[in-house]
Amino acid sequence: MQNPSTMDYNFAEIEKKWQQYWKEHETYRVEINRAKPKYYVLDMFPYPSGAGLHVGHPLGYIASDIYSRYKRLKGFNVLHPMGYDAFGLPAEQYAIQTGQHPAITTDNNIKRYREQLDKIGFNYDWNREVRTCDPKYYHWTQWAFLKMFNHWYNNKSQKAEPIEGLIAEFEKNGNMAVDAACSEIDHFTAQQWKAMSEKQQQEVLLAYRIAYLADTMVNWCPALGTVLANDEVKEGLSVRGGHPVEQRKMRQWCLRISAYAERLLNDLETIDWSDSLKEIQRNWIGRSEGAEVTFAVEGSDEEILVFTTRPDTIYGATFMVLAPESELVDKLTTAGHKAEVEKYVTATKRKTERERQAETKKVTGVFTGSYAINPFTKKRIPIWVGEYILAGYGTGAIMAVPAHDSRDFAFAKTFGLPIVQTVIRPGETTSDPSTWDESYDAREGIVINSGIINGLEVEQAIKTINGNIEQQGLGRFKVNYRLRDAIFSRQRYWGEPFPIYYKDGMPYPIDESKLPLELPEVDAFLPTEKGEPPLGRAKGWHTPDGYPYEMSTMPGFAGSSAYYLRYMDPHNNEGVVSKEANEYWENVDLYIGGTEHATGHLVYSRFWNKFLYDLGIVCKKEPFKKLINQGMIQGRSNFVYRVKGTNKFVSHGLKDQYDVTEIHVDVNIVSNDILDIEQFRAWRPEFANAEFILENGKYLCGWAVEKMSKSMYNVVNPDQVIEQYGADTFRIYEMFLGPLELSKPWDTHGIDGAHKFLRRVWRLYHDANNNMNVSNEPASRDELKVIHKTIKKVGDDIEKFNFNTGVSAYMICLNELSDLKCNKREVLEPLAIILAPYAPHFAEELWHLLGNNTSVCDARWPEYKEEYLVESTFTCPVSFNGKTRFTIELPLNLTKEEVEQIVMQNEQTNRYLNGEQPKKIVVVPNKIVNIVV
RNA sequence: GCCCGGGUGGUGGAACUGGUAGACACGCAGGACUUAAAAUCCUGUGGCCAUUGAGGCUGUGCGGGUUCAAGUCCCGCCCCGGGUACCA
Repeated sequence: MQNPSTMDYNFAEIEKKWQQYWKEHETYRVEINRAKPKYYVLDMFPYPSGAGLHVGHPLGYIASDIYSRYKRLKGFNVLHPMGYDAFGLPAEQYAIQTGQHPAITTDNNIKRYREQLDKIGFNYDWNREVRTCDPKYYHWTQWAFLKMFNHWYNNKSQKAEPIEGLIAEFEKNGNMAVDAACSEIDHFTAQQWKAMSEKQQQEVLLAYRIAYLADTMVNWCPALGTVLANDEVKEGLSVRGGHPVEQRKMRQWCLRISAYAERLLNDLETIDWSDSLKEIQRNWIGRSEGAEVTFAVEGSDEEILVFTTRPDTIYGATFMVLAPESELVDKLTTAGHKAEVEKYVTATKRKTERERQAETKKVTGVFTGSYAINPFTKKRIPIWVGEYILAGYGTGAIMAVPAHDSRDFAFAKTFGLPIVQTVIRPGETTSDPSTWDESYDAREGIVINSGIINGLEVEQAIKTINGNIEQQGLGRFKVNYRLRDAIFSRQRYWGEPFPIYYKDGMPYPIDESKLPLELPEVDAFLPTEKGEPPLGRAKGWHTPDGYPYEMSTMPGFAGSSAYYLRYMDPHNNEGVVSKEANEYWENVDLYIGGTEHATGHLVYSRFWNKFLYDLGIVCKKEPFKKLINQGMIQGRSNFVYRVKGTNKFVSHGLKDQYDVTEIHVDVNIVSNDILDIEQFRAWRPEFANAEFILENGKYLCGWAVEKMSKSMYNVVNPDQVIEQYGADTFRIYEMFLGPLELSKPWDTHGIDGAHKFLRRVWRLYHDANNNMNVSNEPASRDELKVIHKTIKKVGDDIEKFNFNTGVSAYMICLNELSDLKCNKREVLEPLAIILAPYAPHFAEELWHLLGNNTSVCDARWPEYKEEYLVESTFTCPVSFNGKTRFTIELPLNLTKEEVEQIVMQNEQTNRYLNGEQPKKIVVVPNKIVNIVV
């Protein structure tokens, strides 16, 4: 469609003009200004993907832009910055495929993003831009890591403290009196500490550091010689190439985020986030109270330590289950069961943790041949291995109580293991558990078959048995968290290098003054032949005196964990943020971003902030005071189906005849669900020789509505939309689509309405020849009522983040002013101001046409006057048995009796009563009348 | 599987703490203007039945319940989306 409106509202010219003006006048530059209250509005910064900005990104950005502009009009000094989360896997993948350096790709992508962002007319202070891949920025990411390396978490003071203090304590008293969040470590005395070699001492300290090394499980792909993200693995095969993937142990950097579990949990109470998001975080942190209990193994010195939240059911523990990764599996498997157990363990290695948990319907497991002794019943109970037990949670082993745990119940049923009831539902009697269809998991009832705790209520029984467990020395009360330490190493190139070198196999920090440690050049972005990460290829990757640097790099969340601090003081080379800047801007007042970050970024950032708080670097305990989750603009994805183990792809209608893997395909090479085969072959090198099984000569793709994301290959860009309709229309349309928090699939239909709206507003200010035509006559009462009603509604809606109904309010305002043929300055001037947050270019143009010569951004939000809004009557619905039949106009503020009298005298009432007496009349003043017949 | 959201006309959605379901738009249909088209403006538009005296029934994913009154609250399901610890 050729733009039809160039004759009147010429958005292309207007938007270009004002974007230029804002740039020249540095309209959006912001500095510390103690004369005004501060307000910090932050967007989750984007990863600059090769696909460019898609229509989903700006949804939140537009909302925050509107909010920032509104706050500024209300007199706040608003910090509203933007930057780029620029390290990441896609740029590296692209580098592997093309040899193009990720820094170049990333830089190009950023340029593209910036152009796209600029076209939308955001009010960012670009002087404060940050990029996580910029050495000047990652200097402070590395710096924070060094601080974590050089601190330990003191459980007594509940904060991070310098490692020097810990060393001093070791020298004085050993570690006996230290209560730290730390890895497993034996007790030692001061003498023993002093007798240790440096290496041994470093090994001990490592167990205490907040950034520490530990063995963790990774997805290892032998064929690619690299570790894969869960995202890159599907059904045990690599998405790239379809090679087998197995679980393997690897020494990795970890952050002791679990030390902060309690604080992360408790401080949720202090922040203004949605209940659902807080709930997600609570579940993620997963605090549970229970007992750690040791079970002896028959004929062995080994013991099995389990964590249970239901120690009251211990008499019903009829078997034990070990995680397949547990070190005890090898030790406890008897010769006769070795082959079977090994086979089982190998098979589970092929599955990701998620797959293991998802497949709870298929119960699998294997007997080790060994028996443990239930410390209370003294019975020998078999020890099994089962993939539903995860090594990373609790102790990696459980006591199974099939009568009162549904997963244990399914396991027992499958393998014919005994089930003993130890709790009866309130008011019921015992029954034979072998006849049950499901276990009784609730923590409610009376304990039976349980020796010393018989007859007690569950909660009482837990207290009693815990006491007994501690008395007998079998274990102790324990608070357990599901939250695991963050694995912080990636065997990748495109990330922050660790400021660490190795001496005698032990990690040492490089000096803070040597930061940043810049990412070196490599000849290829692949692992080395030996299977080392890409940095293994870098020449001279060692300290000046020859000690090798760490070869892993940091993960994506490293750079995004504290970027909100850096915006406060982005050019500071002395520290991450100055005291002055931090004390003025404090923390983020409003943070807008997607829920998909609920358990990743939003947990890491809170942790990072708390750590810096402990060090006295930041003044607030929480980084983000208020958080709004924008819903996703969803995309419509397409799929192709690869026959497993081949490079052959089968059309959607025929896929059920084959064993296939579903793979996302770029929607831009699919039209009407038909795949462009040539473009597909060119899309990625591994598809160059792809073969196809077609139906009716075509390859039909499957489809689904999913989030719009680079990994789903379903991205739609805003550029064409802006080209055709302008940024202001785009902004209004995105807001008009629906509530900010909800997801909705992208559909360009309907944007005409938003565009037409702006054109019609334009015509309020202009005559038929497109000349400005605004009257200085005083406005009528009706006109004033319309504008004041709108000022109030739009303002309220912005404050409540109801941007969609805000747009409706403008449209209603327009319809009413059009009906009144209003062109009064008294109405149109405030209208221009209140439109400015949503349609800044449009409003700026009108504002200047009205004769103002400063930016509309510096205007004041108009005050609405209640006096114009007062209504004297109310249209009262009259309903019979809850069904509305008619309405009557009533004066406001009548008493119930008066209303009832008027309604009962109304002739329509008689018609519906049909001569009968009403049973009851409900009058809710100024709301409704309901007559029951 | 588990955790968190969501489900209202042909479509996006509105409905404040239970009180007129479908605001505002898109689309569609009819009309005005025009040589014609675009643009613009006007009228209608949940479904079914009835009809020019009008109206009636039904309707917010499904099945129950509470209430004078339920899209909204409670119980039990179904479907869709997000997260599930190396996508960001």
